[in-house]
Amino acid sequence: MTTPADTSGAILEAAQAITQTIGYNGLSFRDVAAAIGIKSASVHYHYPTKAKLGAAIARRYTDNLLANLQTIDALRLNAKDALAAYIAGIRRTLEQNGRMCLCGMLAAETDALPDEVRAEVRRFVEVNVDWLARTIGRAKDVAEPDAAMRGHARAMLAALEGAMLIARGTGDIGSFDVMTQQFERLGLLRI
Amino acid sequence: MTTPADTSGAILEAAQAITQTIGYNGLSFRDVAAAIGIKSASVHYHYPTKAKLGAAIARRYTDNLLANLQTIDALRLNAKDALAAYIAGIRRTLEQNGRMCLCGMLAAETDALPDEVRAEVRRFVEVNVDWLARTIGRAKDVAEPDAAMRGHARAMLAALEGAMLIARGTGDIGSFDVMTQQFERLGLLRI
DNA sequence: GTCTATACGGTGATAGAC
DNA sequence: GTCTATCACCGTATAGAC
Repeated sequence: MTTPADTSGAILEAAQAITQTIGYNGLSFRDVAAAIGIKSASVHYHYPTKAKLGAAIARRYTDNLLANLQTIDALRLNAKDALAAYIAGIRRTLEQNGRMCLCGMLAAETDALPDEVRAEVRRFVEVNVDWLARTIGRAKDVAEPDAAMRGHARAMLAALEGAMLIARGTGDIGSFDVMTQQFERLGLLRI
Repeated sequence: MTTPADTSGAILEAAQAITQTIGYNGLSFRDVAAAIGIKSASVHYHYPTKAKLGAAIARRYTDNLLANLQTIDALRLNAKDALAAYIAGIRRTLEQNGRMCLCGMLAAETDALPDEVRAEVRRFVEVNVDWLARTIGRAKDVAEPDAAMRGHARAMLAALEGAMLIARGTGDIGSFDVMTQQFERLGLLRI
């Protein structure tokens, strides 16, 4: 949430906010420039093409997530509390500014994305599934999660992305919590 | 899957296909026209504005869903089999052409939609939740589903939309089945 | 109903001055 | 690094001929 001093950072911040709300197709150099008080030619100086800009925001998004996951791991919580912290992070994204998960948005638009950006979406999913599967494994005292745990992890991620989608799509952000509580009650988020 | 003889129908069919793959922001009069071999001015004759066109495809999509649900109900299946038929319908959408659920796509783009279209997205969610909640109620032999059943229904819909999103976003359509089987195993889809 | 023609703004991208 | 100016194109939308 700190304001970046450097222009490249400010560009990424603005471009990410736009993409999370209006999508990659709705992202424009002019709007990004206007948001931070420069001209679109200057944005092109830092990110020559839209594909590079899109890939850059997605890469940074996943890198930030990795940092957050490492922070959670460093707290040495039990698996259940670690999962709760993970979900709290997602809820923050949604509730603070009514934003969709960046990569959930990009996933919807997958057919409209340059390969560069699509690859970053896949990386995001991988990072989430890896961490969730390891956390599920931790709850069962196994070092290496098996295929079933990875399947469980993928289903968890899908359900949480879907809850964001429906919450935003119905204009009822608060229903995200109701849905995650349902997931919990039904055992999907129980590990 | 029948080819519509009338132009209005052909327009809706083409516009829907484009929106399900590239999104509302990626939908253009020119592309719709080109897909069915007419000019964009002719599309405007049938649907004067993009907002009207978008609302029309979403309304028709939900109407078609309602018809399908009535067909399922007419089969007098038990609740569990009815739910299986419902999920099979979703899988068909995804697997036949790699398309996202139309209203799931629109839900992601909600901030870019005209009010007219957004209202149709909400109606789609309502129709799904109503039917799912009634089906859950049927499994428990209650006439009117309560708030908890509606919550369960909403969570189901969210999870299925999320599974479509992740399956498409990772370029692995087949993983939709794996995820729904996980949902089933974990009890989310068990009624 | 469908066409041609056109208006007018938005879009990604580049050249070149400062 | 940032700007102005410019480009070619695509977008929605309309007027009017057939």
